[in-house]
Amino acid sequence: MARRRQAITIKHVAADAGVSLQTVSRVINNEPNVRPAMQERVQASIDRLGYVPSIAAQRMSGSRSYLILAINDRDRTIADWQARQGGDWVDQMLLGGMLKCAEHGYRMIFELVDTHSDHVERELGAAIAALQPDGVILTPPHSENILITGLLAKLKIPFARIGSIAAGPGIALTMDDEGSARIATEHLVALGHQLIGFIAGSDEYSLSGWRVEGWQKAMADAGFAHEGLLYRGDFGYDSGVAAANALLDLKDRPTAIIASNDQMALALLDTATGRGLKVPQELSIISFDNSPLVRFTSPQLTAIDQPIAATFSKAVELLIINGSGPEPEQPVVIQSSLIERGSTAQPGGNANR
Amino acid sequence: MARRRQAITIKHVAADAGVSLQTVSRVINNEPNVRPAMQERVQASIDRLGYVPSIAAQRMSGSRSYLILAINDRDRTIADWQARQGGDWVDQMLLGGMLKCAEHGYRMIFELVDTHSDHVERELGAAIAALQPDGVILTPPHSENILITGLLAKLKIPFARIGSIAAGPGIALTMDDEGSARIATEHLVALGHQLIGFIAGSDEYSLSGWRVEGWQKAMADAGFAHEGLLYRGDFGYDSGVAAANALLDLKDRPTAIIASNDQMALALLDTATGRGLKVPQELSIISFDNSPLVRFTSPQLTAIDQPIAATFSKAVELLIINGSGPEPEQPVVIQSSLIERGSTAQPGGNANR
DNA sequence: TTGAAAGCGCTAACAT
DNA sequence: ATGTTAGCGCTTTCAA
Repeated sequence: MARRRQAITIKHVAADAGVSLQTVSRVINNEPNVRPAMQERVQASIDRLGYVPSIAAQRMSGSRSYLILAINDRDRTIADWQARQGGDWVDQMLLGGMLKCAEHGYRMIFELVDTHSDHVERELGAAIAALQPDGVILTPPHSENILITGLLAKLKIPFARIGSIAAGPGIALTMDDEGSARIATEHLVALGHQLIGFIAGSDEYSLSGWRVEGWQKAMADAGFAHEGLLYRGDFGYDSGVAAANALLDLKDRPTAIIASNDQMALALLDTATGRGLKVPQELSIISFDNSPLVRFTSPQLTAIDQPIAATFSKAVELLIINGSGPEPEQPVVIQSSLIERGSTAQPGGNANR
Repeated sequence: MARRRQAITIKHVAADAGVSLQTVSRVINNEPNVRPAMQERVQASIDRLGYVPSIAAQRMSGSRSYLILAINDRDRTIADWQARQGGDWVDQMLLGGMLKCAEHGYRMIFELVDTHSDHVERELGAAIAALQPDGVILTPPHSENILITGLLAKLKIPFARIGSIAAGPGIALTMDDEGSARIATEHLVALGHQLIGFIAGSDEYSLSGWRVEGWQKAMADAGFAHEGLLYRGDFGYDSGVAAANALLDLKDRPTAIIASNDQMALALLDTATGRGLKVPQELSIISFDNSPLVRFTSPQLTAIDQPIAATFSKAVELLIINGSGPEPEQPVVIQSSLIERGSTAQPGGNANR
């Protein structure tokens, strides 16, 4: 490996501008106590020489690393990538996170960490020791893993927990899971549905529970029973099929079903169609996530859009702006929305769109 | 920002093991001239303390950064992410690149760089100065941008050019575009098609041209004319519709059409279906990319699978193993394959699957 | 085979 | 408002 040195360093700039290193450093970091004339002269040298500070050196000298680390569960992420099933969670997180980082001169680094491993701490610790990020963004199920949040708190690294509302260290952010399920349910109620089934996601994610609660409360508010209308899947297609069959086998078959993610909604659609049920005429479906695949089904699925990009954008912003300052007391809620498409209609009736 | 120092440094390890810093360094880097007993003792301390070297410090002292930088065209990538159309190029590149990096103790950093900007060099130069990667992976259209390849060569940073076969600095890798188009064409010929149309991609990518050549040569080899059967799109849906209409309006309408990517194939399918043509009975379609969406169309699309993950994996491997050693003389070819699904059949005949 | 010294590029702390 | 000094954690000389 060729020993490669920085081409243009702060020394070159200092020499070129005829000032001390420190002054250049002050200009780079927009620090006070630099006269405008001086600042201009140094900036001119910087521009002329095309100087860019080395983040390694910056980090070394005890300043920031300008790195935000976003971590996902390894197994699940790799499985999703390999399955190529049309989900775009990672893309949306990069979209929201990278762009916001860039606005602030930061970079976002994406890493995979194994949740189930007994050495999560070692694995995450290694990433942190190696990269020394200024902030970390956790996604489910990491965001509720005490080994992880505890380590981060101990290391005093600011971090965001996406999909978590628990109190404790770190900035909690949610996409309003309970409210979203409520909105979906209310939409169906407004269409005239009374028997509204629900396919829940894996217990490993507490957002699964929040979605169930939103549905249950909305049902209760509308004066309908929800007992016996809940089946649990694991976010995978097969579990969706099982849940769909269970719900469609009920003596009082639901006229509408909400699925906790797109894969299970797709499974539901396939299962219903396979049984000869017409969607949405005989069964309305609302899905969660709004990943690309929902626009390729027939009919296209009405879905709760999970604002993943907006949530990461917000997380980055809070991490950078707020730094290691006081964390928000309450979870930050990013509003989601219902996207109406062709899979919802009045019970036994016409498509509503 | 709290001044955060490395928790465990090489000093702690040295003290713990009762040796010099240098000896610890030698162990970390697997250098020779360390007695097994010594190596074991030091390794024991490392493990016990949970020591992980800081890449910032490693980079500072002139060694590697253990970072591989992969860059994509900014505008196109963001547009794809926002459109949420079911492509998974980025996911596949992360899958192949990140996992291979991890195998070697490296990390892959993904960045967006604007091709069309007049300051590509500044933008890329900044990323390189800031991160000091040990290698860079270029994707189209960056991989053929002389401003970029020239800069990298000048900086003596090893780099890979994906989707490029030109001679010159950097390791060239392709997914066998010409061969893939040939395979697709031959598959249709074998089914009995003679009038096989082709929808090309944007001229900005030379792989568009290679695909056209593969089709033309295969047609010539089979003894069929290709004149008048070629229309050019820009890889977008709308351009696919235009090309599809042009081809389907021909007096001698093709019985099969190959589209240079999934979006255009989808446009073709929609257009054909809209005209009342039955796919595959009246029109066979083969698509390029094999992104998730091809399994959500009806019928599912027969497609050339682009081995994106495998290509990135190979690029990373060559970059890390080979380092700044001699580059391969010939472009590295990663074999692609035809995935048969429901959109191809004998002309006027039955589905072949 | 091991250790000591010097320095990478930058910033914090302390002058001036 | 600007400059000087010391040191971050590591690796590369060079010495023993």
